[in-house]
Amino acid sequence: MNMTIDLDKYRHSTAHLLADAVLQLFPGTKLGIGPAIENGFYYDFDRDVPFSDADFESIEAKMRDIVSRDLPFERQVVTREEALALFSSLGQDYKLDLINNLPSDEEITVYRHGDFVDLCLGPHVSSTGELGVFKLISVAGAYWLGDEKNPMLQRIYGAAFATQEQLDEYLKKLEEAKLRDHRILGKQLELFSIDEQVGAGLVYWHPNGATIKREIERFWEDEHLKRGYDLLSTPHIAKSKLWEISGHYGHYKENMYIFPVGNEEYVLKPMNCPMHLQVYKSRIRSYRELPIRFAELGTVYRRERSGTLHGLFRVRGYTCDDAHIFCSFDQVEEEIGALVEFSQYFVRCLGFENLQIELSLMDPAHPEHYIGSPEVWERSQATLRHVLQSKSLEFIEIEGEAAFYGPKIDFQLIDVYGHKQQGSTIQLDFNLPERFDLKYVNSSGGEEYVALLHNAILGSIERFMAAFIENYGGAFPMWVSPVQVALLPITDAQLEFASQIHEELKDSGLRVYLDDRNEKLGFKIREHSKVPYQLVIGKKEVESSCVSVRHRSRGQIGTMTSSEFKSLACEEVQNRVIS
RNA sequence: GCCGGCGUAGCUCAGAGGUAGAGCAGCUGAUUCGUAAUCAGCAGGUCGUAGGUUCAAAUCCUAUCGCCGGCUCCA
Repeated sequence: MNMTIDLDKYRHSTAHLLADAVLQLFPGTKLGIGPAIENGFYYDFDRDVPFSDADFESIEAKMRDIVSRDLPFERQVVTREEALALFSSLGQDYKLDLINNLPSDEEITVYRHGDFVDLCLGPHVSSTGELGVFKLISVAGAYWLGDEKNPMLQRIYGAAFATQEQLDEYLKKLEEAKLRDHRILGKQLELFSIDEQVGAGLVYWHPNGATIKREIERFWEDEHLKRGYDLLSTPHIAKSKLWEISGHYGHYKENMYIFPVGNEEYVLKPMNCPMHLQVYKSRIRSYRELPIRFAELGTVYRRERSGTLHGLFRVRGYTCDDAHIFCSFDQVEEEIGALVEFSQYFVRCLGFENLQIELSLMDPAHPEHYIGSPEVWERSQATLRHVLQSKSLEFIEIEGEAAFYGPKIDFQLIDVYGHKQQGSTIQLDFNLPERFDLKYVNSSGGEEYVALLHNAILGSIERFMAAFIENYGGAFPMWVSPVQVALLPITDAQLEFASQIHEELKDSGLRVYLDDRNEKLGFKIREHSKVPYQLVIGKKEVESSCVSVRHRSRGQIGTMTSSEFKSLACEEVQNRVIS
């Protein structure tokens, strides 16, 4: 028996329970759809009065009442006419809409329990008595059939599990996740702020957050230089002409910040690609130079819709870690292979082991949505697939997810909420080389179009840092920690010795904080509980010229000289240990 | 952009027509302390912003900005 399918059935049946309860309590409500989802279910309702959290109690009570009546679920096959008649008599317009959109040869089934009837494919549990482990979570707006031109319905989300323990565990996990929320930690640890006075979606990195960001960026630069990339630095604004050539002005205009300067019009860059292409184009390129690998930590600005902003995950100005590789077509496979290795290596070094790899392909039903010939697509997609297979990587293929300009490989990080977060992306581009006329001179002196690869390992440093902060719950790996070592003198009699150690450790490049406040040791330890190492300095330590080393998760490690500690700490930093 | 909820001290929140309150943080003082919260005192707010209703608005209404949960979007 497949547990996943079983649980889906359970959740879907619970959704029916919810709809039944709502109809009993609020007659006249129209039903949308109510599927099983990860961790539970939802059901969409059309009702004039908004549901409030206060309604949840009575709805849940009614649902439990239906459970206790142990009503059997009954499947019934009906003709299209019967179905239309049934739901039209019930005034369920959205169901009529669904029926009318079903393929003509589709068998139509309805499921009943008690007086409740719903258009539904099933399957369901056999009786409402089997249900009962659920909790309504939230209500939110959702467009009918996901189209913003359609009316907006009210969606009630619920959690449902096979056992009460699993439900409790899930609810507990939600609570715990709140404590790791990067927006909360960002404030507590003074990592960053977003000031409504100055603009939504614009991030201010405070000293602590800026330190983490700088360390990650240094690592990023080091690793790119090691792999034969040249680092660029390009302007933040450019005349509209550039964006007309790139095509952004036609397709992406509503997301761009555009402003007049004299008689000219400028654009704040939403992407770095055109800039990098300009550098490529600055002179004739020879096949001998290929592959050329350009990379930049470029700050870009995009006018994202107001409702989509979300902490650091979705902002309007961010650092894009952009790389572009210009190569010949027969170098593509090798370059892609290197990019896949690089991406995986990089995010693993930052503590992300759980990756989901997606290969995004064109939609074969709509070749007209894409540029480039079907043969080129076919060959490129096969190349990407072959790279992943040759590395024995598990991946899923998604048709229709490709960009219009080429197929891509995406790496999804899994965050503490279990949500996927976009990580690395590797994209083939059939569009820009032609638009920008990017060529090189081949070995026989002829001109050829260059192949263009886009690669972003982190995508957005800001977005990545949100996931990074949550992944570590604010207790960062030693090498990125804003404070790596906290010095905790027990009384002010040890201040002088502590200051000496402070200087000594600082000189070796460590980020050290001397807590010289007149507070008790326990208080200081608590305050620095996220700092990797806390050095306790009391009377005994001064007398023996030592420090008592305490690690934030391993507890007391022992007493050692400052130079012994220094080499231990520096080694951990140099090796970029991630624990 | 859309639906719903919410904006009160640096932070977390209480107050629900009668003139603003707690804890933590901060400051001052006392305490000199051995591995996750020492005690006391002081100070701190045009209640997001702008209008309106009212004798009186943090509280009711309107608009606006922002935040939260989703939807949509992410050439």
